[in-house]
Amino acid sequence: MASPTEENYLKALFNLANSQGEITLSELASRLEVSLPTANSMVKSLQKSNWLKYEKYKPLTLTPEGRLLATSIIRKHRLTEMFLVDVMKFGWEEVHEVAEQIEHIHAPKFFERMDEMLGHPAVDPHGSPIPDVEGKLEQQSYVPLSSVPPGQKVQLLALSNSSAEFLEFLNSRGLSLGLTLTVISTERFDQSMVIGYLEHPSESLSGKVCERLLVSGLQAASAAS
Amino acid sequence: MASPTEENYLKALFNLANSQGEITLSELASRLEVSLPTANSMVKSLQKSNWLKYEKYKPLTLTPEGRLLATSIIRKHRLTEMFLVDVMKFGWEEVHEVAEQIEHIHAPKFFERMDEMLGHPAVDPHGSPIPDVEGKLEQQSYVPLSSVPPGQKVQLLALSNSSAEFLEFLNSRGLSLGLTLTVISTERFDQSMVIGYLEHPSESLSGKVCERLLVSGLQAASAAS
DNA sequence: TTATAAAGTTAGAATATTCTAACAAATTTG
DNA sequence: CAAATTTGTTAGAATATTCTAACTTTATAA
Repeated sequence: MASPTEENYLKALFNLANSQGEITLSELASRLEVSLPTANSMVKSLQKSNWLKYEKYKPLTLTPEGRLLATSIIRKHRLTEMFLVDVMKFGWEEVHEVAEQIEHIHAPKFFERMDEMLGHPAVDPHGSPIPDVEGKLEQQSYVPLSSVPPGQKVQLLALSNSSAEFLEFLNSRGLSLGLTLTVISTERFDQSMVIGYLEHPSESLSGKVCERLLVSGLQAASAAS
Repeated sequence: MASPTEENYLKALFNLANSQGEITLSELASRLEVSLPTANSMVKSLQKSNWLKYEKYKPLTLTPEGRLLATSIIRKHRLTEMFLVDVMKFGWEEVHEVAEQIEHIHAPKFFERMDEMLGHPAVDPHGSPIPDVEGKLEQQSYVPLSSVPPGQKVQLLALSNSSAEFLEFLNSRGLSLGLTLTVISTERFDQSMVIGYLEHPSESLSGKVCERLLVSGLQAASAAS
């Protein structure tokens, strides 16, 4: 059985594989904030448990077993976040730290019960998809708000970054998932945008913020020329 | 900050102190199912953290800090059990294992929220008192059903043993906390008792079972002669 | 009250997770 | 392509938690 430490390595490995494709040791080490030798020795031991394929100086690949274990941790994490928000009335900016601990609890029924109580949610409070028990993860096709041209209406559906600071910023602007946003204008100079929603007819959001707001991507082809 | 292992030692130490008074190393070791040298070295390290007073060959004593830490773990454990039963609809025989893990989660708000959702319960699903945040524990004055004379009506309020097997046995007899039990007769031969309650006008329970059923102790003085 | 038993201690070792220092391989770049 | 940089590896050590074996102290009891 995997230790919490090993589970964290597998989770990091899975997330890196999903965003980078190839996983290098140094990416893994910096993601987990451990030294290279530490990551190196852990990688060797993960290989021994058949969760990881590894050859000297080669990129890392999760085995199917490793991937399933990783997604099961991510499933527990995201179900927990949803449970904390929906059932226990936590704010979406408060749940990450707790979920980071609870994801390592070994109690299938505990998480099944959460899932039932929540009505089998598809996404967590930040819009990230919850893997199913087989490890399948709904691929989302959202686009960053920053890529939406003026005049369009889109729905805010997920975030590409869910740090507490960012979430608190969104709270302060009354922004939450599900909102319909109207792009009023884009500032070519600094990529900031003016956005309208609810009681906010014209809120100015920096380029950095707009990149992290993922919205329904209904405008299919936009990269033609 | 205490590791889960240290927290388990403190919990065991607290429980032993409560039932035995004096705590010896070997009691601690056997309670935790570790070897004497293991307990010995851990005791030394708990002392370094000022949770325990320890002198060679002398009995062990928790410091006030150690006691507070121990009760905070027990509080988290019992709140969790109550939460699992009341909110998440687990059976009382299923909650111990999960609570044993969740008690080590560091997230004050998580447990405060449980406490609020449960309406600040005084006891866990097995009738054991939940310590308050200052570490105070309501002393209960229950008596074992085995000490109740025939003819009396008492209320089943707690259990002195909460193993899953015992709880499943109680389930099979329709016994649960809060029930009013009438002692119909006592068998001098084997200490078994015939008890009436609800739809069970005369259920025979072994001496072993009756010892573990704690009931309201309204008959003040019974050890006069 | 000495001998036996029980309880406690020390020493030494194993595993897991981490580190720094030193070195080697691979990649980038002028 | 050769030098510089980045990346990866090995060696050796530290801490936490556990063990067995050997020994000592304390308690029990004939």
